[in-house]
Amino acid sequence: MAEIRDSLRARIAQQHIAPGAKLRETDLAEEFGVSRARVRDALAALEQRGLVERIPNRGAVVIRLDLSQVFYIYDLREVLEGLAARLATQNAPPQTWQEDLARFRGPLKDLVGRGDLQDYIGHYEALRRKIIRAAGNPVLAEMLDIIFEKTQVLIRRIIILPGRAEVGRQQHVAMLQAMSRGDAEEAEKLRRSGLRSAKAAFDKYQRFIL
Amino acid sequence: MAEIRDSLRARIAQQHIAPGAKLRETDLAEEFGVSRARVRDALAALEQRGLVERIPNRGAVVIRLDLSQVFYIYDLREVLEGLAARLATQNAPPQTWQEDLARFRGPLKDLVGRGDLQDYIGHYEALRRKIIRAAGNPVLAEMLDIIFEKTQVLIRRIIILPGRAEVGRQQHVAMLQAMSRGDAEEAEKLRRSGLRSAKAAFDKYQRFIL
DNA sequence: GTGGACAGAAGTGTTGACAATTTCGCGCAG
DNA sequence: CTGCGCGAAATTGTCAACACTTCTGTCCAC
Repeated sequence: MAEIRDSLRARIAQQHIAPGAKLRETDLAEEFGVSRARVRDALAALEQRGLVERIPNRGAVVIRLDLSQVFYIYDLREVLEGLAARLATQNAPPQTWQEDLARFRGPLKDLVGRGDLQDYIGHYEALRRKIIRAAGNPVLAEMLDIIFEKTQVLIRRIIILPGRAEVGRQQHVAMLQAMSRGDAEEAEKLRRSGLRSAKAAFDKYQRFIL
Repeated sequence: MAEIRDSLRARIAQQHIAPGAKLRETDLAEEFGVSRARVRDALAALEQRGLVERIPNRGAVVIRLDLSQVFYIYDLREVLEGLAARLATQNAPPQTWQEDLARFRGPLKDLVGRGDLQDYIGHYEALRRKIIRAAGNPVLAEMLDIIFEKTQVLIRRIIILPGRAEVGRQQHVAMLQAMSRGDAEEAEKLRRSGLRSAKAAFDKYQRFIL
């Protein structure tokens, strides 16, 4: 069952299945070569995770993010990733962040300068995952997973907004500096203000993103 | 299906079913008068919510909170309920909190003084729900629900710790004052420090609680 | 008396068939 | 030409039976 669920989850998160699309149990059962019951289990799991909505007797449709939901989620990301930054700073030795700081200061600055945002997004997401792992709080990690699945596509669209990548890079440099000197409170504050400015960028350009 | 799931959820949250207890599908199916398939659906939902653990071919057992999980959850409550306090202050008119402030300053002070903690817990949980509702962020509400289900019993045990109720009451008065004057940032800070001290109280008395 | 193999019991995992509900096309009255 | 009702098709909801895994108790060899 986990296989089907994860496969569908990945497809939805990467929008290989469009928001609003209907998921027919029979079709999926045939595609995966299993019985309908197992597909139903997978859909129930995705419903709990908030990736699909199931209407009784009418089937499952992929959740469509509306504007308000995006703001709800950004308010949550602000405090949750702020917490992750604080815990990561407290738990990991300061030199852990040296290499990341160097990368965001040097090579990635060039990358962003050249407009090679695809690669930059890769490094951004890798650092995000590293911080969450270092925070060492599985419940927090689980919650960030859930909201990241819903907005993965959005985050990428915000990063490629004009000027946004460079601003974000500078904010990450500042945060990594705080983390490198073990200042957990400051790291939390900086991560929070970084996400607030990402939210503001979304607000400004929302009509180009949604 | 929702009926079975919610019934089981309530029982687990209130520990009418003990942590570590095995849930036999056949028994539950008979008790609710439905087929095993629907019980299985309900158990799958509870597993996703983190209330039960399912081991392949060996059935479902109610999750047993260990020490580290409690700390994980308190770190999360700190930032999530802090966010709720901030949003509630921003969204609701300041006079919304007047009556709560009066109640926590007057009648509840007497209640706590007399040691009538059962009633106090009721008011405490009512205010908590009111703040979450006023925050108006359903994703946040959902996440707080999930972690509250797991620790409901614990929270009640912390409140009845010696001296804890009065400290908590005073912290709530301070927070409600900030909310009454519309100071959202301060309300968030105060809620966070309140939860930090609750976590410290748990830390100190953990052997009496778990 | 102790340890291991084996068989039966108990419980979970999976499936296919059947029931209930919704959707959609078609005919018909206005 | 449009709106309404009806019935067939499609789709989801439910169930009971079967398959597989794990647990348990008994028997026998040593």
